[in-house]
Amino acid sequence: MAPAANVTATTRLDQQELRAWRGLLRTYARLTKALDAELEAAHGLPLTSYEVLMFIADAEGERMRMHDLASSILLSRSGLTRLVDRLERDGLLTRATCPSDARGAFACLTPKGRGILDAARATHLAGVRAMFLDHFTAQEQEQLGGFWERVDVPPAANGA
Amino acid sequence: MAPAANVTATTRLDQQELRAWRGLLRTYARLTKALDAELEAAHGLPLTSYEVLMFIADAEGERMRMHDLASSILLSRSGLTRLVDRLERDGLLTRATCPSDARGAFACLTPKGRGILDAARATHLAGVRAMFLDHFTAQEQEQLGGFWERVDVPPAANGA
DNA sequence: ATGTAGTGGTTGCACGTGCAACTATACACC
DNA sequence: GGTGTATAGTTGCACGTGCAACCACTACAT
Repeated sequence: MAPAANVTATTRLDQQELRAWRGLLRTYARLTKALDAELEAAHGLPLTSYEVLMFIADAEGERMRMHDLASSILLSRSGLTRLVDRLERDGLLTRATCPSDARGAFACLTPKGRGILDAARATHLAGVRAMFLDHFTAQEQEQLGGFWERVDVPPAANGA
Repeated sequence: MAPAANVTATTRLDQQELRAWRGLLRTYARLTKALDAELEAAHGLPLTSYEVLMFIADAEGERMRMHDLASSILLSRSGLTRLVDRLERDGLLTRATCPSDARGAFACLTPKGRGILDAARATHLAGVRAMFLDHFTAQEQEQLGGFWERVDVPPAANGA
């Protein structure tokens, strides 16, 4: 059990660890808040709603299953249900039953939803670039992508 | 109005931009959720509560003003009020009025709070290392820190 | 001293989210 | 065909958070 005198592993983060870690937290918090506010101000669309519309728009036939949608935007199923409720109420998408699986439901983009999304997408992408991507060279972006991939591996296959 | 044929700037993110950006979102979401669950399971302490205790513990006299605390953990003042309410109710910290400014309140760590924090800190730091920091070399951590610094500049001084 | 503006902190309220329980359908096995 | 288990999605409920309004106090002007 007792690790072989590896003291550092159980101690405070050193300066560089701290910068790498808290920087991530800080950056995420600031960016998402700013982008959300921007989107809300320009199109009355919260960031999560935007994400739903975007994933649907980029899917085959401009429609997606609830389950896939939930995992795409990292939201619980119940959370997605309410979110889709709101978007349906606002006429940005509709629900449709799945012919091959009567349990399932599709969320389908409406023309109105598409219109709003197209406008919002321009705003959002400009924001993402201005606040984040433009701070990096193409090579650095590539590198960042690699970093995330390393971290994102599920906690399996850690050994050899 | 019409921008000078700079098409890319208003178009979808390309592959590498996408990986750099969505990777950040994904990594943050997964990490904080996992770390929060871990902390809650091991010590019954949500991540935000942990952050409060940690900042206080590292401050002079193990106490901090509400305002500073709020901005440290990136929470609204009202949010912090309720959070401190909970921590006070659980006996992990107490409020004390500020002698030099009767408006202000200090949040002060209790011995119990210190005990829980010490235990939680070990868990949390191990988690942060295992899930994040250990995926990077010291040099890469340094580089990440630099990346965050670039992004974190407030939206001023953009020109020369 | 008195008034006025500004700051620190708390409260009322509404919103978005997750968990657990529930319904309805699909699929496997006998 | 009938039973049991898993999956898709929705609903009840409670929780954490932000915004705006509010109170208490400070700082500064007159």
